[in-house]
Amino acid sequence: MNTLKSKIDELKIVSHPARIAILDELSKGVKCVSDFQEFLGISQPNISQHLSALRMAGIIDFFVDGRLRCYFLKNPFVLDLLEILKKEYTSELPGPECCPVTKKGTYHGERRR
Amino acid sequence: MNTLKSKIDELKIVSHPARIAILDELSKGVKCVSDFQEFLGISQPNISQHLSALRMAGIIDFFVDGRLRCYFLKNPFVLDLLEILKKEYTSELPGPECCPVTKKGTYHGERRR
DNA sequence: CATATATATTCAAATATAATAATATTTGAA
DNA sequence: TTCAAATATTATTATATTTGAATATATATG
Repeated sequence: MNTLKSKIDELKIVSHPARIAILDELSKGVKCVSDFQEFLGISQPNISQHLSALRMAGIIDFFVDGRLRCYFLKNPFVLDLLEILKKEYTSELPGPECCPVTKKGTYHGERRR
Repeated sequence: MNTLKSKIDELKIVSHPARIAILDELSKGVKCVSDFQEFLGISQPNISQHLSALRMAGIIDFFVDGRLRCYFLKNPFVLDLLEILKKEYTSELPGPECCPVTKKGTYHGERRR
């Protein structure tokens, strides 16, 4: 699926520091579970749990190589997401310039915070 | 802050259908709470809760206009996020082309699923 | 076959999140 | 000063998520 809803579901699953770290590594190439152990500071079962969740969500998949499982990134949306996660944002968006205009906006009070 | 960690925190807060709908509306302009009530199918207190969470996270803010609260988008990262949420992704990423190469990859078994 | 390695699964505890219902606050208008 | 509109807050309940511990599975190697 490529719907907004499915992307939001993926976002939710991905919104976790360890999972982002896993996906960022996978964006550079294939990795097996013990590769992740080296730089994620979490237990092997926990890594497997994260990998399993990401796979259930259709975000990653793996090939079997002997007793290794070689994981790779499957979902292109995640690549774009990783990119904006690394982007620098230097300033906030400009607030509304003049008095807010909303449907029910018939009040003319001071514009305060 | 503009760190990876802070963006992941923001992602987590934003990963909810109602919140994405709110933010998408705000990306078009200022809106007050009752504007949201028209198109989100959720209760007013629940909308307030979502708005409050988004504000606590520094993603939105508001101006007061009479008895309205006119919310606006503050966080530029969210704009980029909304953009990729709308983007069409037509195919999966290409899997690894040849035998996986991982640090511990000393096995030469069949490459199976 | 026995063993060790690589990885997965299951379960329970701790914690976090979301929705609802009830109530409160703020403010403009009469 | 009272009332109603717009919005927020709180408590409660239901549910989901995360982690750790223990255990299981699969496979390569001797």
